[in-house]
Amino acid sequence: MPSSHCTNHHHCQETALATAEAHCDTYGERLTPNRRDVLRLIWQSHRPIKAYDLIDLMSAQDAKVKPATVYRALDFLLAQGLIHKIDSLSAFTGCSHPNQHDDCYFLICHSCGTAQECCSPLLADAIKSEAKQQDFKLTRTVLEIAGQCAACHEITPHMAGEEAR
Amino acid sequence: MPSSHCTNHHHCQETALATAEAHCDTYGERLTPNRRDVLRLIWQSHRPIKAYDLIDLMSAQDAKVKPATVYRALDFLLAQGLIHKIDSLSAFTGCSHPNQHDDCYFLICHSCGTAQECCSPLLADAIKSEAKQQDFKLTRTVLEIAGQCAACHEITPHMAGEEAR
DNA sequence: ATTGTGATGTTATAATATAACACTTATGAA
DNA sequence: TTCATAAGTGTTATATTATAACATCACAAT
Repeated sequence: MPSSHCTNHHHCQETALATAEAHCDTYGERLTPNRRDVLRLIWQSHRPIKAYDLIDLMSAQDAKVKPATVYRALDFLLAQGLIHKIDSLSAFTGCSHPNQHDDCYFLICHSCGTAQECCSPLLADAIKSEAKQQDFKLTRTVLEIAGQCAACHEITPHMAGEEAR
Repeated sequence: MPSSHCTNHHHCQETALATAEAHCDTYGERLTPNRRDVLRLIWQSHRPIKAYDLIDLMSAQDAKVKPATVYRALDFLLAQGLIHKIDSLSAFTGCSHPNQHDDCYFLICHSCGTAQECCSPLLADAIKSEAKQQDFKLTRTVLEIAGQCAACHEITPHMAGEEAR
C-alpha cells in the first residue's frame, strides 16, 4: 500500500465515527442511528460501496431497509462532507478529513477495488489555475484516477488486466 | 465563451462526422447509420446529452428506438474515442480530437449546461506525476470541473446560483 | 403541553444501463 | 458465386441507481 498524504481507509472506523460525532456536534447536526449505521458500514468496507449494497447489509431477513432510507443518510453524509461519492463508480467512501473536504482526488485500483483518497495542494492549485485561465468559476472538482495501485502491481505485475473480485 | 485550447462544440457537426468517417476508415471500423445518427445528435446538442434524450430524439411516433440500440452505439463511439462520457452528469459529449483522446478535462457550467472539453499537457503531467509519486499505474483519468463559465458569469454575475435550463 | 421542524417509514416510480437470444447483413475465403 | 463467419441490429426482459410524494414520528424550544 503506498504511503498516503492523508489518513486512509485503515484509519479506523471508530476514529471516523468519533470524528463524525464531533463534526456534527460542532455544526449542530444530528448523527442519528440510521446515519451512523450507514457511515459505519461505509467505513467497514475497505473499498467504495454501492448504495444497494448498503441496503442489503442493513436489511435483516425480517426488516428490509428501503432505498430512500439509505439515500437520505447518504445525502446527509455528503452534505456534511463526511463521505465522498465516486462518480465513476456510483459508489461511496468515507472522507478522512471532513474539514478539508475539497481538493481531494482518488486513486482507484481496478485490481483490488480500493479508492485511496489523496490531497495535493499542488495539483489543486494547478487545477484552479487552469480554470482561472479559462475565466471559469470553479465550484467543485471531480478527479478520479483509475489504474493499478502499487500493492497490486508489485504482487501481480503480470496481471495488470485483472479486475476487482 | 472562453477561448479554448481545443476546438470546441462549435466545431461544426459536419466536420465532426467527417472526422469520424475518416477515423473509422483508418481503423477498419464501421460507422453504421445508427452510430452515425447517434453521433450526429450528440454534436447537434451543444451540451452533454443523456442516453434517454437520444432515445427520445431518435424515436418517431411510430418507430420507437430501444435503449440497447442507443447504448450499443454509445459503446462503440466511446471505444473509438469519438465521444466522452461525463460521469458526473451521466451524459455524453463529442470528442473534438479523437486521436488525442486522453489528457482531456471538462469545464461544466451549471448555468448554461455546456461542458467544454479542454486539454492541458501541464495538468496532465501534474496528474501523472502525482500518480507516479504514489507508485500508481494510471490507465484513465476523469477530471470534471463544475462551476460557472465566463460567458455566464459575465452576463449574469448576480445569478451565480442559477441552474441550466 | 404545544407546536413546528427535521427525520423516518412507506409506496411508487423515474432514470440509467445491461443481458440474452433471435435474426440480419456485410465480408471474405473457398 | 456461394457459403461460412463475424459483426451488427431488433426485441424483450430485467438489473441497477435514484428520487418523489405523502403520512407519521420524535425531538427541542417555547
